[in-house]
Amino acid sequence: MGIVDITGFCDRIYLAQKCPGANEPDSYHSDRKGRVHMRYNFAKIEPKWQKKWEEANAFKAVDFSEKPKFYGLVEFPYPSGAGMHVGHIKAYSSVEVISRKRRMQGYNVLFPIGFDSFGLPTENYAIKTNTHPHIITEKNIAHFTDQLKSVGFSFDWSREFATSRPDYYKWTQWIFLKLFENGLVFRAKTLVNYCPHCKVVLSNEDSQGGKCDICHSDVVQLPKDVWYLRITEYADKLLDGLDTVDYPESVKQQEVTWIGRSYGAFVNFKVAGEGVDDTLEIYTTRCDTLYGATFMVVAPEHPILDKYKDKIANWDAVTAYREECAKKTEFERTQLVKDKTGVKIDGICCVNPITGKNIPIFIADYVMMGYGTGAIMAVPAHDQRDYDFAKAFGAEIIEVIKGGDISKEAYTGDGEMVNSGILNGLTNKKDSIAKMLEHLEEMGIGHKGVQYKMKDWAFNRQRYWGEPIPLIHCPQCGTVGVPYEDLPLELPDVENFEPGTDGQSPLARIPSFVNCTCPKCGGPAKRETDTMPQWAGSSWYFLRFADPHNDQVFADKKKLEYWMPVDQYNGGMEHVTRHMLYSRFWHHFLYDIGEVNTPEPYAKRTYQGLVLGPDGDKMSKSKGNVIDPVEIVDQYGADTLRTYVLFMGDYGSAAPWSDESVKGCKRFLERVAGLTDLMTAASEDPEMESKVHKTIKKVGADIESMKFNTAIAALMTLINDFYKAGSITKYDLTVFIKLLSPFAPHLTEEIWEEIGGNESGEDFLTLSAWPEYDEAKTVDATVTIGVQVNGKLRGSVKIPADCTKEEALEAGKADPNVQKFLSTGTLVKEIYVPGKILNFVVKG
RNA sequence: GCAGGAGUGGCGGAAUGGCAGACGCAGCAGACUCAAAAUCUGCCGUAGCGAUACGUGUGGGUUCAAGUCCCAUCUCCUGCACCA
Repeated sequence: MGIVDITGFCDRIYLAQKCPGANEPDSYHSDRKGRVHMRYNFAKIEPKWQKKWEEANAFKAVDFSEKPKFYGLVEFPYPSGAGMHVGHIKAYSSVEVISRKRRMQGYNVLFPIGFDSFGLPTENYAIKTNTHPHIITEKNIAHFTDQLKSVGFSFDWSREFATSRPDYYKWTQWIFLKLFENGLVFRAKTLVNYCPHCKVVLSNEDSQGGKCDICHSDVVQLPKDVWYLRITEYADKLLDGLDTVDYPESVKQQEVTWIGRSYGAFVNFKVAGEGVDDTLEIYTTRCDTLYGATFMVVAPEHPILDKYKDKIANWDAVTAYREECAKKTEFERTQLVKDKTGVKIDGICCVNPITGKNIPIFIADYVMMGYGTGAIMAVPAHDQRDYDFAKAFGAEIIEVIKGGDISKEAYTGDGEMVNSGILNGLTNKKDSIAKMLEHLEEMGIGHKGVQYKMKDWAFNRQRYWGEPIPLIHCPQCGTVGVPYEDLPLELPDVENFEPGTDGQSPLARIPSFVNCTCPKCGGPAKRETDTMPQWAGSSWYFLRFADPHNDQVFADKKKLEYWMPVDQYNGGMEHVTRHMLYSRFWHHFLYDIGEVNTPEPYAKRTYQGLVLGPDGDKMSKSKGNVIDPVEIVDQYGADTLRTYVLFMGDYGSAAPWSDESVKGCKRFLERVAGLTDLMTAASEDPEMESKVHKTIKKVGADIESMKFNTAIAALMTLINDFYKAGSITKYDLTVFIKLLSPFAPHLTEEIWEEIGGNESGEDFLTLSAWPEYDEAKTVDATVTIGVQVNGKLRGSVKIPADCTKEEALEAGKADPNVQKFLSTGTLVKEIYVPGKILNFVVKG
């Protein structure tokens, strides 16, 4: 970093011949004055400071410290064999920078890291290589740890854990048992999402868009007996809780849409037919259109069909249609919105309870068994799907809301009720729904209801590498939880990790695991052999960081009270309707049973945009556009990588990788390294002082609002000013490296050491005090403002910031070019906005 | 279809209603070099020698002043989607 006087030895090739090691990163180059600088040697200084920080426990979070606490969290990684992705770097760098700034601001910071280490990719790799997943996992964790450390993230490594280790999953099982005890675990045989490739049952969240979340193959619907977690019980709390947290609007919206709460009514329709005395319950959000209900539609899987098999005259046609539907994948059934199909049922029909008319029942796949009751009343005049169906099948269309043209399409807007008996004349949707509801309740055939699109969480997986579900099936006592004192229920060793072709977990093949005694009656019993899904361990991991080594409780309550909630949680948009909902659900539950002190786990959520490949496409191995962060660290250094991922664009937006721009950031850091050459004992220039104070203000504010790109840009502007001035005071240099320290901690630490910054007693720059700015010094005494005539810029004037309007106007008018345009007509208006603009309005 | 977001130079992107294009990349010219690289200096929206005109997806509007506010419209991204 300093100047080495070997003028003339400036040629790299020459040096390569003469001097060993000249092509190493610490070789020399000359500037135009013939001075030779030692190159910015990141390869040497980065490991040096990483080691010093580690030895000093610089980033250790202190339980119960007097300082204000800051809990910054990033989504802990899945330790895949591929190692770190640049996406990890971008995702972690934001909270990293904020955490480092917080420490400098005097906070007690918890910025932890761990590993989400159960899951299918590891298991599949284990099968392929015939290696135990435990071995692979621990190897990958070691690899990941080295990689993360090489980037210099200021994690508190003393709190590291992995979800696949028994001392952790003991508590995952513990929470599961609590859920079980509280009636939130149940078993049901329903249609479930099943991935034929991975051979597992998937939750709704794991099969978004009809694709398996892990292998992306088409998901099929199969009737299966599975364990569910009753997340729908928490739907309202998950929705209402969103009002109390600081999440981006888009995140809240996605969760709201996914939960999909709708208010409506359940209505019972009498089923008519020879010797039939029954009702069919439907769900509707528009019970006020009941007069317009001209037919009924039930889902192909609806049980009423089998129940009246004997009465249905065209049973063959019904069966054929049902088989056709069963063959379709979820994707075909929902994504390819084509013409309506269906079959009219002969032999039974329904009675419209308010008109008394007999109306036909159809079976059609546009009605889903999984939502509402699997049956609807069709109001073709005011629902486009029902309308399309009615047109295709020749059903009657009765208008009950005025305002549209039902000869062309369904009218879904508001309007006056017609053909609707008691509702006629009402014009307000709310009133007509209320009145109809009241009427239905009086008749005893309907009541208010709420429905959610979100389904209960299918929770068991027929695979090896997950937490064993701690339940025991006893022929006498039914399903019994494993006693708490027997936790952890450890994963037994097996020879063969392959899932059984019969849809059974590999654990089912181990008699010593399966056979046990019932904890209740002591009789022979069998263990549940399925494991928990990938998302179980991550649903509470942020709590464990408060107290990661406790073997008495999942985390000490006092410590939880001290650290929780998470102050900022950064992660990907892809987790909003999976991990975020699951973990909020568990946390709300733990709050309800008094285990945690806040209902919501995360006070603030932020997200990062994707890092795209250099070609602008999403990075993927198959496209060959993947950037390996480790290579970037080797080639340019961790500080460059860290700075670049935050400088590349708006943090929340996707941006393509650019090798050239990486070099630009490297160049910036090289210029930073060269600042020590400019150090003078000269006194502070007031103009420069103002620039420095403005930069302190801007960098601080930009970091707070996650505008890292403009924070770095402000530092680049300032360094350009230093170079233009040709000198820098030690004070300014110290301020500069402090502001840059969260982004490029190694280089700035090195400079601080070089200029003797730690004389004041702090051990590290990264733990020294964050610079303060003087508001008065950020305000300029004189300002240059634009002068407009009729809104067009015609000149600019330099005036005192506090001058009067008259003085400003006079100065503006003095500009010759302005005068030229003023003379084209008569001056009718003069506008002066101090510090901003002068505008003369001329008519002529 | 519904919800959320975005359209600004060759590129990534800046702009509390107040000088559009900060900062970076690429590019061009110059300095240094036998030369190249690196580094340094300057230029860099379009048209024009210039004054100037035109420029933030498109069309309107509000305003002394609009990338920013309002209305309409197109396109793209993300999520949900025959949800009754």
